[in-house]
Amino acid sequence: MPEGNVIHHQARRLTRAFGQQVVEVDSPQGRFATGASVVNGQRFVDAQAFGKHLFIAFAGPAVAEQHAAKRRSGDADNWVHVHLGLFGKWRIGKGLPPAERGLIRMRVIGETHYAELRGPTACEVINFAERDALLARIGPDPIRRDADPQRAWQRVQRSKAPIASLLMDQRVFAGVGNIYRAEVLFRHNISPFRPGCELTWADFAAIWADLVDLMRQGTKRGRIDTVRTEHRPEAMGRDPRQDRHGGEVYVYRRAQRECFLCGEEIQLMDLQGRKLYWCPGCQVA
DNA sequence: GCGTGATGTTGAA
DNA sequence: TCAACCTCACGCC
Repeated sequence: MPEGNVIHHQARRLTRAFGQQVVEVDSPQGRFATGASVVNGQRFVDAQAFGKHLFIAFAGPAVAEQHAAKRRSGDADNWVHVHLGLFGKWRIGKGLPPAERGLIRMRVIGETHYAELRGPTACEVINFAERDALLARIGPDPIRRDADPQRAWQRVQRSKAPIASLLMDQRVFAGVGNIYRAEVLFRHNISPFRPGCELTWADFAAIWADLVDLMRQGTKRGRIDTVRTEHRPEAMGRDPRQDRHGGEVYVYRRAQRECFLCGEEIQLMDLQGRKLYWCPGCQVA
């Protein structure tokens, strides 16, 4: 159930575990058997995340011989594209994989580690053109150094859709999910219902910069914390065990509880099939 | 043990 | 707008 920070975190772990190794790939569950047979025995170059999409670059013998000196993602022959959807999970461990538990779509075995993938929405072998087409479909990802926020700003500025919808739209902001959208709007006192075209450049720039900070921090920690130091439980005298969902948050999954800052009741509604949380006291317009 | 819901996306109606 | 997909943890018997 990951937002972009988790995918980037996993990409780093996978690269650390398998980078540049010849690996064994199979599909115990069988649904990725054909794809697995394509990359089995190839070199796992690296894993990279773009928003919530993960691409594992594989290089076959031809590339290995021609470009022995070059060891970058661009040298790959093919990629395994993985999207976890709502339920997908990676398990990465040392040594040999345990006796199979549950349905494993894809399994990677390297020199020192193994990885098991369960329940992804997408797990497929794609070529350069298909990867390009996929990347063209998604917006800039605040976690990536090569992201161009102007692309997101152009869309926000021209849209009458509420900013809460735009933040979840992967064509606008890649990698943002339900927690970051709720929390970043709270942190900037912006109503989730304000149309994109009514955001100023300053509003947008502040949101973007904050997403960069929060999501990069979330990548390092592998979890989401959005509460500022001065509002943390220790600083405000709250019970630190209350209202936690992995990390510390202001509004996500806090419906009907009191806002830490203004005391109003956190609201919840369904917006396009996803739960939207906000504080009516702090996020007025 | 059972039912529910979850940090998501797609494609048909 | 809605159902379908896929898995697992958690709350409530």
